[in-house]
Amino acid sequence: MTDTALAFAEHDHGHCRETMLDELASVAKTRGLRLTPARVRVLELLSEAHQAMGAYELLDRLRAEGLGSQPPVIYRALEFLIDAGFVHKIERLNAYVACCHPAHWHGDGLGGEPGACFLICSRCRRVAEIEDGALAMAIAQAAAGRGFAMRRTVLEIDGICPSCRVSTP
Amino acid sequence: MTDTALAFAEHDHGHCRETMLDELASVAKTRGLRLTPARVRVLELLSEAHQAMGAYELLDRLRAEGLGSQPPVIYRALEFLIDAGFVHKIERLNAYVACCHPAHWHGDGLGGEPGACFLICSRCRRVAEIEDGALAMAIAQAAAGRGFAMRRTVLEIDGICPSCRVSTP
DNA sequence: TCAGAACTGTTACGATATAACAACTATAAT
DNA sequence: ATTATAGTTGTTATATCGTAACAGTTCTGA
Repeated sequence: MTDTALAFAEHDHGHCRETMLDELASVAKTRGLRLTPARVRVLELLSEAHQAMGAYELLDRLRAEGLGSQPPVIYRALEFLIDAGFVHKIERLNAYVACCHPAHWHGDGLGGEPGACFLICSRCRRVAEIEDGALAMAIAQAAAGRGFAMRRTVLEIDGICPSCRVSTP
Repeated sequence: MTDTALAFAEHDHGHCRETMLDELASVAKTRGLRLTPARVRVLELLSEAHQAMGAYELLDRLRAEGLGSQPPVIYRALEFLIDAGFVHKIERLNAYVACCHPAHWHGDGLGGEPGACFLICSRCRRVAEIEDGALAMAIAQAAAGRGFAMRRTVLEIDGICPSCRVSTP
């Protein structure tokens, strides 16, 4: 099953969550980062959702569980998870998603994940992160060919996902 | 001079503005849209800037000229100009830029400009809009190959522009 | 055991954006 | 000319998203 099909189809979110949390623990350990209840819980919520969630939506969940109640709580957790490569921000939506493959981490210590690309379904609101070598290459060349030193790219494609295309007019 | 070089180099902004306003007038005429002082002035400000400007920054200018003082004024003007194809929103910056070539308008009446791509210089804050067939193709194929019906794309590349690369360490 | 770094809790605020509604104005059809 | 309509304006109020700053706590390693 491809990355996209996986993201847009129903599947075992529990499994996603487990894998993700295992990886977070391992990355945190090797990189000397601290896991805290709020951080873990936010990643858990995002891993289960497979949708972009707003910061305040996440904060409401934390609040209900007694893990924090003020905005800085959620923004700090998100910043941590983004820096660690486990969460991406979807700029179009001012919302956040769990990264599908934090293991292939491409970080450079400078805050950039060069090639993340997202397909955003405007019907079901699910978000798929895809990896596409040809696309990454085309982007890199478009920048380099113009003498532009690329640092970070945002590629977000709005549209209708395969599941929604077959299930509705 | 290429699109990029033009956008990142110093040049005659007055000319940009004139051309832009002429095109706006002509498009408005053929499409039955109304030009109002605020709409024209916002496009003028953006055409002269060649930088992304925030909505409230633009609103401050309008206010100083007696063209409006409340947020809806600027958001309505921006919506009009975006729909007409003369302005783009840069999602990463929550800011707005004049479109470099509204003439090649690719509109479909459905609110989408399929292929806009922006190079954003984090040093000088200038924004260049580029057109790149290979890139547009790569994006279209990445989506289509996954059964995803693309509607609108956001491609924003952060980095350092050619001018800034030569002028600073 | 204690110095420094990382983290938490909180208040306050700033920045970005929209809903809703009454009043006005241009347009085009009668 | 007169009116119906769609488009536009002005305004108030509020929603949504995000950060600065600082005092206090906890963790970690020398």
